Amino acid sequence: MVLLDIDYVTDNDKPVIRLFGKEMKDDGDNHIIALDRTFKPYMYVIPHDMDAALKQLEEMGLKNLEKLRKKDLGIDLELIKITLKHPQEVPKLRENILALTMVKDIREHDIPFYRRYLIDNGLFPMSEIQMTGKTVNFSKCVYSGAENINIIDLEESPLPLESDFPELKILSFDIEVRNPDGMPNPDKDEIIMIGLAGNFGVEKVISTKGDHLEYVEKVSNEKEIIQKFVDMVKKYHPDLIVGYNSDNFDFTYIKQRAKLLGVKLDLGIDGSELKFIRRGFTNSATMKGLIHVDLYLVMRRYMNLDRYTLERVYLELFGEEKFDLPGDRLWEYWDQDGDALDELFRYSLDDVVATYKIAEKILPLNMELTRIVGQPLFDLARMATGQQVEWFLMRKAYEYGEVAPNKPSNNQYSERRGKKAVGGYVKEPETGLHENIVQFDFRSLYPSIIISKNVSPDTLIAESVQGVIECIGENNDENPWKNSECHSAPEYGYKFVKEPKGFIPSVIGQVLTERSRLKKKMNETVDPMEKKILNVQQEALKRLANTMYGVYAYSRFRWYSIECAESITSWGRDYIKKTMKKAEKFGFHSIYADTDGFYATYKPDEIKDNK
DNA sequence: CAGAAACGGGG
DNA sequence: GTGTACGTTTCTG
Repeated sequence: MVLLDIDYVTDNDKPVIRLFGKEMKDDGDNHIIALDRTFKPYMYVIPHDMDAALKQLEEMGLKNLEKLRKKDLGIDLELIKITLKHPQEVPKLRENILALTMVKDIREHDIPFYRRYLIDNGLFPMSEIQMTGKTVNFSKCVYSGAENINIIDLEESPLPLESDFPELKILSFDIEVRNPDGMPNPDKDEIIMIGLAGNFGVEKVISTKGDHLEYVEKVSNEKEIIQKFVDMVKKYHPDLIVGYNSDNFDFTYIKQRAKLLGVKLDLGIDGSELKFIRRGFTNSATMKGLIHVDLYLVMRRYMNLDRYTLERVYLELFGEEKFDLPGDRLWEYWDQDGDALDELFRYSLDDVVATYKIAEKILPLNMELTRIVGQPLFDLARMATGQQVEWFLMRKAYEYGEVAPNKPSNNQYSERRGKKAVGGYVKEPETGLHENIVQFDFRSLYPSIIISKNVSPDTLIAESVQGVIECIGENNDENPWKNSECHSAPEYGYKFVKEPKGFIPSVIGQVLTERSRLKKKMNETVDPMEKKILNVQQEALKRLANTMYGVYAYSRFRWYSIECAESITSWGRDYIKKTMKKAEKFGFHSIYADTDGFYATYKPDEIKDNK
């Protein structure tokens, strides 16, 4: 089946991973919930002294202790893996464990259980997985409410399979409210319309008016609008539901009105209700087995605009204006009936169709990122790009046998926030009209620097941060690096060993190699659909590689290193300036430069060697 | 002037 | 829930 989403529930005090997926059949989709009871939560302990630490942990009553070898930023390390019975024991016990005198540090104690499961089993959402297990009798199952769902009790964890991009059923929705007094107030302002649009032939507006329009589904009151919405979502059974600012507005509003009117929002595949989970200071709307993507959050990351209204984003993506009405006067259109009401219906349909079109355009990239990063689409669509890179690296760390660094403490975080790495070299443009212009730029300058200079926290020579040290050359016995070859960053003098290859340079290397392979394949492919998919895949890898340099200076990054960030930009400035100097020697005159490229003019008869 | 609070999107 | 945005602008004391 295609793995769409994942969570865990507790059954008899034991965690049960639930994998939500579907199998595509000719006569429709076959929905599946697979239960895995075999996976257990764990965390690592770095001991001061192995045997003494084991003794202290045993005295705490901990039983499943295991000695383990891992690497910590490239250095061999012996640590203790503590396996627990329930994920919630980890936050409960970790403070006490850290307080033990023989415990130096704790690691990987803050990884959500389902994410750990995906990483450890090598599973990727939006990809095929192979399962062995038996379908259990529904009546015996503790998860009530679901119908037409196959529940499989797994005998062992599933295996990942190579697979193509899955075809998903996508439904977009949008609500309209009658708000005569400023912003909508869910205590008094009723929902008057809910628009729906999808890739399975649906374009509808549910309302209490407008049955002369063919796309309107008329019901008799607001309660029935919401009930109809719930019924339709269940009937269509989309894999994905998308909205615009739907975390904050549409779902929040529907939830409050539904509560007031007594409608059950049991949109979960297992019969559970729409629920809001806290993410920082804001909430996200979530349903079991139905992936909700709020496109507003996605678009804010994807494009750089002054505003991110639906109208603005739509114009930017499609180059055409969306039919728009003034938000504070929608209630007048509703009350007036006649032509004005028809305009409001048109506006409602236009909004939901625009939302759908944005989804169609932008989801393929996010689906690819989901398949690369390996975390659920719901999470990925709400992650900062730095977080996406981090979870990608968490998986790579597991594969490489590296134990992940901890997240920064509050103190470390505020300390990091005060620091800012100097950026790329910028030469302000010379004003005027120029002719005979040549342009030069480096292809993926920063990723190339990371790889060629081996810039990584695990290759950085700590002594070079404190002061000047020599690698090969200064042969006094005190110098531990006297036999090492290293790269030395301009301006700062931070040094990076040439061997072995650092963790992050290796990963970026892999990403770029994979991207080249896909690009080559794309250019050889004739089939336009295949070409398009390969293009999205290589685009996703490019985005990932390009974000990787920036994350060294991202304050919440586990592999944060201001020294790495500064070294990368200093090499970048060095390269661009040297290249410009060289060009000037040949008679070019540079007129503008920014970070990884520059523009120059030339007088055709003065160029010394124009080969 | 520094630190707190508000803001974004939505109707 | 192995959890707790975010960066920027505006207000307030």
